[in-house]
Amino acid sequence: MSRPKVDINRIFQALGDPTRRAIVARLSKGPLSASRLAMPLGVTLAAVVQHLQVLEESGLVRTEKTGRVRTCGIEPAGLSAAEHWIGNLRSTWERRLDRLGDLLAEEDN
Amino acid sequence: MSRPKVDINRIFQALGDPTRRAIVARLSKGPLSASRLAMPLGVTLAAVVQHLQVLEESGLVRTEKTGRVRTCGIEPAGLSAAEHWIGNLRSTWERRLDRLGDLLAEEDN
DNA sequence: GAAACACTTAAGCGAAGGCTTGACAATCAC
DNA sequence: GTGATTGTCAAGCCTTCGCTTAAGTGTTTC
Repeated sequence: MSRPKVDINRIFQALGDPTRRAIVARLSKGPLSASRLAMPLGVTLAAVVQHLQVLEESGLVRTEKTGRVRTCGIEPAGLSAAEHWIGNLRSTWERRLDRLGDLLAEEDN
Repeated sequence: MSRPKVDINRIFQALGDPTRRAIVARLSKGPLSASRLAMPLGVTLAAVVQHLQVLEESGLVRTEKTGRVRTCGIEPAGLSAAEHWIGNLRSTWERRLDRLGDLLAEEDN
């Protein structure tokens, strides 16, 4: 299988950097090589490779090297994990609000 | 109105720190004072207050001081913003996959 | 084989981040 | 008022981060 590890801690840390979010955003539209990824970002290729390492370790991005070019793409499980973490939190919060609403309604008797 | 500003950049940066995510997670179950928030975290009250400042500036948390106690609670708009950012990305990616599927299906003639 | 290409690796730098301590303010309980 | 509680502010410390430069490695092109 070799499913990539998804690490919520690293995922949010990875998404905390604007350059890395830009990388993820561009990759969501289709896979790209590292150097193509670097072009519009205003940083060195070396910097991009460092970001890619962080993104890959977090489980947000998957890369594969064929020949001399490293192709990078989105790993959807990573985005799902982040989305779920936030979603769970929100639903907890909303459930709490509902209970509060019920309490207030009871007091209206 | 005075709706709190929601800043995607700051939101993800804020969620990148595990201590701050722990704070947000606990607040999702109900509001707490700063010192109560600090107790199980293994850090100083001063540190917690610094985290709260970051969280409030990002729009994830709202705090209010009455008397000598500062009460902190979730600002749901912040969580929504983060969730949507990720959700949009994922749907872009899935749409792309669909188009790819269509192309492959066409070639199957 | 030589040259261009697409990274990779290592070293280092400056800035930002997370934390602590310690001194200070404000409020509550008695 | 006294003392405890709750938080605020300012330094400072040490680490991590994002980035660059520079030198190397493997690939493709000619």
